[in-house]
Amino acid sequence: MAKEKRLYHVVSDRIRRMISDGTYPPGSRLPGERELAERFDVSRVTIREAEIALQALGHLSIRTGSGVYVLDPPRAGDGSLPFPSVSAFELTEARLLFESEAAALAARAITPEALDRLGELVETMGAEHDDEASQQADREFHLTIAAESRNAVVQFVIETLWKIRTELQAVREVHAAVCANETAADRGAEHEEVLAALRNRDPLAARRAMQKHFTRLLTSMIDVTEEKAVEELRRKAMASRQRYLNDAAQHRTG
Amino acid sequence: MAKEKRLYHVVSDRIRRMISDGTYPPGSRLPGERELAERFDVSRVTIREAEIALQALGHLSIRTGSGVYVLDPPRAGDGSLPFPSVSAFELTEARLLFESEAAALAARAITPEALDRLGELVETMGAEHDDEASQQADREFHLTIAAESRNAVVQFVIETLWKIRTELQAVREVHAAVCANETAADRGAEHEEVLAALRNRDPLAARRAMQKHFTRLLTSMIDVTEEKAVEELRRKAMASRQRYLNDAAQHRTG
DNA sequence: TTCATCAATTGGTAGGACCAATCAGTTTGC
DNA sequence: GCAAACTGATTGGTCCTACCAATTGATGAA
Repeated sequence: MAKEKRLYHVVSDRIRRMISDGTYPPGSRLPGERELAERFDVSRVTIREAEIALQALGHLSIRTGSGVYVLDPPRAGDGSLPFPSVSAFELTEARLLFESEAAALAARAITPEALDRLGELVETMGAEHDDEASQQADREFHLTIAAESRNAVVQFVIETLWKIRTELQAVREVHAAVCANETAADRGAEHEEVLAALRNRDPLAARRAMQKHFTRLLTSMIDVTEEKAVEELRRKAMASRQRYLNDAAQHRTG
Repeated sequence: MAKEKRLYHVVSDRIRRMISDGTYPPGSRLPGERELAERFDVSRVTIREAEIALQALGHLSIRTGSGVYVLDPPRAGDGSLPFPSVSAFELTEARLLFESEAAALAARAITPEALDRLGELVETMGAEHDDEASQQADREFHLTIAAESRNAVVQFVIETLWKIRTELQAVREVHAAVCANETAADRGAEHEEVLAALRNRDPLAARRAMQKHFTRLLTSMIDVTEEKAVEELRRKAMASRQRYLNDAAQHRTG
């Protein structure tokens, strides 16, 4: 026979078999770790190790305080994204930091063509109330600036952040809520401010304008989000906002 | 933040990151369960659970009596790195921007433990002339600060930049040349300046110190690089440097 | 009924103990 | 001198026991 398998592998196989033979069909809850341990005559640790392995493979769902549940057979091509699990807040905070710097970089050498294009995009965003077109324009606006930073790494990072934004369900939801809540005038004014700074080739102003844009986004999120973690979120957001207001003040008085 | 994750998930993520950022490359053996437990300040059980999950996913190979080994990244369709082809200069410029912001973030809530660790690392870098140990310490220094930003996206981005650094041959060469050229005193002083700012919980000073560190790196690159694209490189570097000197001046006078 | 409260259940983590496989260095036997 | 056998330190594997934390459902008050 095959080489000696570790005990937790054996247990893992037994559980898997009981799932596939219908003893524990998808959706059902299997016995508690303590009971399984006794039934298989192994320690609870071993049961846990087996279940955790099966969870990693997508066969089980372990819920603290509730129990362990059998999932539907995992779909073939899973394609796990390499992105970390993040909150909408973290993502926006990161964009605040990075895109502001990109704007400052872009101001140093942005081309007239890019400036024209940005102008068109701002108009589109102001005119269209169609979510689809407006969001598309918003995206191109930010990515154009990223490209004009003339730094492939900066551009790559910012594009990656946008990719994360579209791939993470939770993040999309929050953003949709925020967009519904904000006035087109606000967005428009902020984008125009960024554009104006770029036209003037003023890195500091460009950074400041972009920071302002994202800072408002962050604060909007506080109003929109109404989950359990609000306190924590609000605390972080306010701290972050305050930090940037202070920075901006120092810039201005400088 | 996302929902509370179980500890073994956190550990699992940390290990996965250390693998992907090059701390433990494929084929290498990672520290024993007992050592990892102590290092992460969790129990051995938790380490085991995390490693077993990663084994199930095909990232690790656990061999009884021998150790735990990192496997080649499981082929997930693409295989090729999504990294853009970049120059050492671009990469360092991006790090200047992003890591400075991360340092500012970290200053707001860095833990005493992290501060202690950073202190040790600075000492290691000062003492060791061994390239291996010193570089390792350098990386951990920067990645620790990234982690202390308490923003998973920021952390993810900076880790990605380090990954790019180790994976791109050309970048590595330039860095090696720069390292050979610089005095240990310079590096040490700069790192200590960053650390001091973090200890004082001073975001602005932290950002400034980190900018100073990377700005020197950028200028060093100019001296070292003597290739065809020097003119362009020099022009960009000088512009970038000037920009940050101006910024710093404005900060100070603010 | 509705909602706050509490206690039992269930998973999560810690720490200590001991077993079993492995491996490097040493000793032994030829 | 060299290979086989031994030895001990190291590392993963398993168990136990105790306690923490999230969940759930029963209980009782409004």
